[in-house]
Amino acid sequence: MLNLSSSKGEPQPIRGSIGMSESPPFLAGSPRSEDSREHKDQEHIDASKRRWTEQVRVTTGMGLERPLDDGYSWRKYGQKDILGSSYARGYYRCTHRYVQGCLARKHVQRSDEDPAVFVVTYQGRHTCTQALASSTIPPSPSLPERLGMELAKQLEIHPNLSSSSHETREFLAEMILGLYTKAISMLNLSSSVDETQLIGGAIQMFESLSGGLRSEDLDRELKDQKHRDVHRNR
DNA sequence: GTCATTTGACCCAG
DNA sequence: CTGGGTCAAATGAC
Repeated sequence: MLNLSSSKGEPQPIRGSIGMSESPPFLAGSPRSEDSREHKDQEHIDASKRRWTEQVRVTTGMGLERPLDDGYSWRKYGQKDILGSSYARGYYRCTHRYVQGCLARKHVQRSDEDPAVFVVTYQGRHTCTQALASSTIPPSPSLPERLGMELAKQLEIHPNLSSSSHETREFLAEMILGLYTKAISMLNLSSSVDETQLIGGAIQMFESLSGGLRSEDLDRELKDQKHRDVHRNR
């Protein structure tokens, strides 16, 4: 999931470490609807000029991609061929510019080396009511997040089960969550799978592992494993 | 009708 | 001059 395109080529700007108090991406509304795209982390932030760029990868596979819906409504006002780039750059401004004086703008440039990646450069931040609305509505939790919530709930309800200690169950929960999270991200399951069923399956696995079998043995095994890990880390 | 996109013309910094 | 950014008329979608 991590930087695919940034590992090759261009020098990596230092991740914003200072002077980001005004950086819009964190405060601006986050996208809600989950479709076939995947956010990459910020690439570059120029706090003084209030410009920042973001890379968005479209993971549809074969399907033709429309450039990203980031939760705001934009209106295209221009397009330019850019020197040395095989894709044109599109220019957008906030739809509510003249109604509400919202000065947000962005341009979108499809990456040359990886056509599935769009480099979006934002300029100015939204002041329109849509921005306020979307920033107060928290984004719906992602699939891994919801799975984590469900597992935590199970832990709360039954701190221990069938002589399986709380510690063991906690460990199992973390492990299952980790596995599922990885699987979800690697296989891009979030859009194609029945999420309720997936979460249900994970809970069931969790319960049967922590409640079912020879939990005393499991407890002992985990304890031993922990000891070994501690020793390895020295 | 309204509102969005397309696209060549135009502006201007370097 | 060139290239990037914007404007605005024409066109399209609803």
